[in-house]
Amino acid sequence: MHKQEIMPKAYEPTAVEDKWYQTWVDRGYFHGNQNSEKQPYSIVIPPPNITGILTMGHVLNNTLQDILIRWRRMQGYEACWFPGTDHAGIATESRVEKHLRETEQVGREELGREEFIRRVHEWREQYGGTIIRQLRRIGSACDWERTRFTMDEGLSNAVRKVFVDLYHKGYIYRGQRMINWCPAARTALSDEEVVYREIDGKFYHYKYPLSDGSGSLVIATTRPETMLGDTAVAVHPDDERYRHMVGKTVDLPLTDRKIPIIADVHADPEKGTGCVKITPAHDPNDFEVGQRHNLELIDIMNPDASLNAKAGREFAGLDRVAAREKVVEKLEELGLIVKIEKIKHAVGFSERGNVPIETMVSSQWFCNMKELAKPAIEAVRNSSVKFYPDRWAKTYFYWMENIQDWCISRQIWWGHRIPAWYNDITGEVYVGIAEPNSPGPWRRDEDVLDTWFSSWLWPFSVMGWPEQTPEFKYFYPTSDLVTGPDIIFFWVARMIMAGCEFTGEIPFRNVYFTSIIRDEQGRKLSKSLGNSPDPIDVIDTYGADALRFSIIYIAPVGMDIRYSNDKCELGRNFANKLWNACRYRKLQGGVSEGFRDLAGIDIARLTSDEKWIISWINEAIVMTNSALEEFRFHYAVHEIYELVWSNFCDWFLEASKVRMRQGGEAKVQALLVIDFVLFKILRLLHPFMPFVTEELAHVMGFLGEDQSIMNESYPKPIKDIAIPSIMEIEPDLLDQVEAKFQLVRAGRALKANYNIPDNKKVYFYIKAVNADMATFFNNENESLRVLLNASEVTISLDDFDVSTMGVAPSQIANAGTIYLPLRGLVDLKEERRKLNRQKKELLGWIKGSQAKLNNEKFLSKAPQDVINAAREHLRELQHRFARTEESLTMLNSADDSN
RNA sequence: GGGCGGUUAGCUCAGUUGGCUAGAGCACUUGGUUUACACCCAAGGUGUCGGGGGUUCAAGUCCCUCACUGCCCACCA
Repeated sequence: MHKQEIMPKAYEPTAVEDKWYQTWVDRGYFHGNQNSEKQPYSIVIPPPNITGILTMGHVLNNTLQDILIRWRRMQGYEACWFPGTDHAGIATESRVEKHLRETEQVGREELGREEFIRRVHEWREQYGGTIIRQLRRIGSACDWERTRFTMDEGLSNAVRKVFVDLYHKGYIYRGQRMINWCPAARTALSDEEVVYREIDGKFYHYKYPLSDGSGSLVIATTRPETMLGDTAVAVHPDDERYRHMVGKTVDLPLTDRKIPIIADVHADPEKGTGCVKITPAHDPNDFEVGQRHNLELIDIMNPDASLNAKAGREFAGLDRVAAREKVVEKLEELGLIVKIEKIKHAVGFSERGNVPIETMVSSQWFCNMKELAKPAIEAVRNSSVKFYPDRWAKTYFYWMENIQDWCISRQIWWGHRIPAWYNDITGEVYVGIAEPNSPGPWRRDEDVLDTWFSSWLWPFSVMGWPEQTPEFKYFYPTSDLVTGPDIIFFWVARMIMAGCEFTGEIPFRNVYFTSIIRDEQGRKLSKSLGNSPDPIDVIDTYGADALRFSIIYIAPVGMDIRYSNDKCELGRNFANKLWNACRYRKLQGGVSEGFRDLAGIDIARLTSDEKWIISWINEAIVMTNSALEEFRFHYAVHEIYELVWSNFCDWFLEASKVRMRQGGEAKVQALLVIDFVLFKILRLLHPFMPFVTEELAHVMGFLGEDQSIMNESYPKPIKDIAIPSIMEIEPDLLDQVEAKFQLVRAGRALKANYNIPDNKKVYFYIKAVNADMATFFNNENESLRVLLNASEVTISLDDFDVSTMGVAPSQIANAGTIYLPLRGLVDLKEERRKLNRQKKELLGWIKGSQAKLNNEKFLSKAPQDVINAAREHLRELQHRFARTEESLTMLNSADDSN
C-alpha cells in the first residue's frame, strides 16, 4: 500500500489475509531451521484425519498453537510447527467405501485389497488435503515443507520397527481373548473406541425348565438372543434359594442342549432373580466364569452381528435385533416369559460405526502396556511433562495405573499392515521389518494396525525417527502440545509412553488441553444436529483475525466454550478499532523517527499522559508475556483488549487531540509517542491477530516492504531495555493522571444528569483538593477542556462562589469537586436530595471503615499495607463527606437568598 | 458406583497465594453526524457471588455439607 493513500474507514480482511499468507509462505518465514544457533521451540500438530474438514474445534486448537509459535519466534526462538495428517483407518475406509458405492456401485470386496487401497490413495489425493488448505485460512504458521502423513514411507518404517521391537521384547503378542467387535466396520476395537450410552431397553425375565422336571429357574437378561450360546446358569454359592439345584441341569429352551447349574460368585443374589445365564462367548464376565468352570464357548455370531448356524437353523442369518424378537416370541409361545420390564442401561457403542458393539472371543494382536506405562507415569508425576490445567493429570494417572492390554489389530485394509508372516506348514511365525527371506510358503497377516499405533509415534516419526536426523536432534523433544482432553488416552498418554520407550525422552514438556466447543445451548457441535458452523464462512464474514480473537476472548479457562457466530463481532470490532486508531494517526502525517525506542527523546519532557500510557503498555507487556507462559491465552487477550480500547483509544488518543491542535514540537513529540506505543501494540497483538497487525505495521510505515512483523521482536518490559521504568520514577504523576480522568468522568456525568446534549460546550468550575492538584489541573487545562467538551474550565483552590455564579450541581472526585454552573436551571430540591443521599451513603461507609480500624484484632493481625490502605480509604471518604456537606451548605445559602 | 468440573448482572463469562465499594462483553435506556472509528463516543440500571454451616480481624476466594447441572471412567445380567 502506498503511503499517500487514505486508509479505508473500515478494515477489510479478505484481501489482506490472502496477500500476507502468501507472502509469508513464499518467503519461507514458517520454516524452522534445524541448524540454527537459537534455542529450539517446536510443536507437532495433532494430525487431523484426512477425511476431516475444518471445525470450530480445529480453529481453537490451531489458533492456540499458532499463537505459541508466533510468540516464541518473536521472542527469539527457532520455532517450528510440524504439520501433517492422519490416515484414520476405520474412518477413511468407511468413508471411501461409501464414496465408491455411491459413485461406482462397488464395494471393497469386489475390488480386492490391492485395488481398494489404490482407490483410497486416489481419494486421498483428491479430498485428503482439504483440512490442510483450510488451516491456512486461519493463518497457521506451519512449516509446510515438513508436512507428513502417517502412512508416508518414513513413518511406516517407524511403525514397523516399533512393532518388531515390542514383539521381541514380549510386549506384543497374539492371543485369543475377549474383544470389542464393531459389526459395522467388522473389526476388533480397543476399549477406548467403545463409548457407553444410556439407552432404553427391556429387561426380560423368563424360565429355564429343570431337566429333571422338578421345576424351573427364572433368569433375567437384556439380551435374550444370546441364550442360544448359553452353556450354564449360575447362582451364588451362598444363595439358599438355589443351593439345592447346583449340579443339576436345565433344558435350554429353543435348543436341544442341557446346560449345568453352577455356583459362582459372579451371580449376585440381589440382582434380577439371582440366577444369571452364562454366555462365555459373548460376555466378558461370562467368559471368565466359563474359564473358571471349564465351560464350552459357543460363538453364535457372524462378523456383522447376525446369528450363525450354531444359533440353530431357525435363527441363523437373522440380525441380532430380529433374533431377539424371534427368541422372545418363541419363548412366549412356550409360556416361559415371566415378565418384561422397561429399563435404562448403558450399552457400548462403536465410536466410529455408531452401532452397539459386540463383545466376543477372537484371535487378535495385543500390546501389554504395563511396563510402558511406568516411566510415563513417572514423567508426569515428576513434572517432566506438565499438564495445563493440571487436574487432567489425575485422569491420566487413573487410566495409566489401571492400564489394560491394547488390542492393536484391525480387520480392515487401510492402514499399516501387520509385519507378521505365518508358515502354514511349519507353523512358524515370523515378525520382522521386511518379509522373511527363509524359504516359505509365507502368508502375511491380513490385519492392519490400529490408527493410533502410528499416531503415538508422531512427535518423533515426523522428524524422521528412527533415523537420527538433524531435525530430530535439534527439535526433539518438542516443547508444547495443544490438544483436546477427549484424546488424552487415545493419544497423549500413548505418546508419552512411546517417547519414553523408543527415544528415551519425553515427547513434549507441556500439554495444554483446550476447551470443548459447544453451541449456545451447550450442546456438542455435530453434523447431525446441524449446529456446527463452518469456520470458512465465518472467516469470509468476519475475518480470520476476528474469529481467532473472539474464540479466545470467550474461551473460559479449562471449561466448555459456548460459541455462536455473532460472538465474532467482538473480534471484528476490535480489529476495526485498531485499524481506526492507526487511521487517526496516519491522518496526522508520516511515521516518526525513533518510533522503535523513543530514541532522541528527553524522558523528562514526556507529558503526564505520555508517561501514563507508557506505563500502561509496560503493564500489558508484562501481563501478556506471563499469561502466555502459563497458557492463559484468554487472560492475555483481555489484557490487550483493555489496553487498546480503553487506555489507548478512549483516553490517550482522545487527549492527544489537544497536542495535534497545538502543532509544532508538541505535535511532533505526541506523534512519536503514539508511534512508539502503536508499534508495541501491533507486535504484542501479532500472535493473536496476525493479519491485521502485519498490514498495519506496513501501512503505518513501521516496516519496509521486505520486512515482516513476524520477524520483529516481541515486546519486553520497558524497564529491561533503554527506557527506565516511569512508574518507579513518578508514581504520583500516574495517580494524578488517573485523578484527571476520574474528574472528567464526573464532569461528563454532571452533563448527562442535567440532560445537556453531549455536543453542547459548557463551563466547568473545579475546586482542587490541594495545591499540587491545582497546579497539575492547570497544566492540564486544555486536556480537561477537550475531554469534557467544555467551553472553559476554571481551576481553583477557592470555594465555588454561589453569589456570583449561582447554584451549581457538583460531583466529587478524589482530586477535587467539579461544578457545573447552570444559572438558574438547577432543581434545588433534587440536588439537595442527591447530596443528602450521598451523605448518608458516605456516612455508612465511614462507619464501617472506622469500625474496622478500631478493631484491635484487625490492627494486630492484618498486614501493614492492608491497614495503610484502609486508613487512606477512610481519609478519602472523610474528604468526600466534608465536600458533600460543603455543597449542601452552598445549596442552603442559595435557598436562603431565594 | 467412582472421579473431575460448573453454579457470580437478563445472557455469556472474568475474578491466580483470602484484603479498598465484586468486574467485562452482549443486550437494554438516554444523549451525541466533537475533522480515527455508528464495527463509534458519552452517561446509566441491575447482583441474597446456588442453599446451609464453619475457619478468620477479613470469605466470591479456604474447609464441611446439601442441591442442581455437565463430562469422564466402571462388567452389572
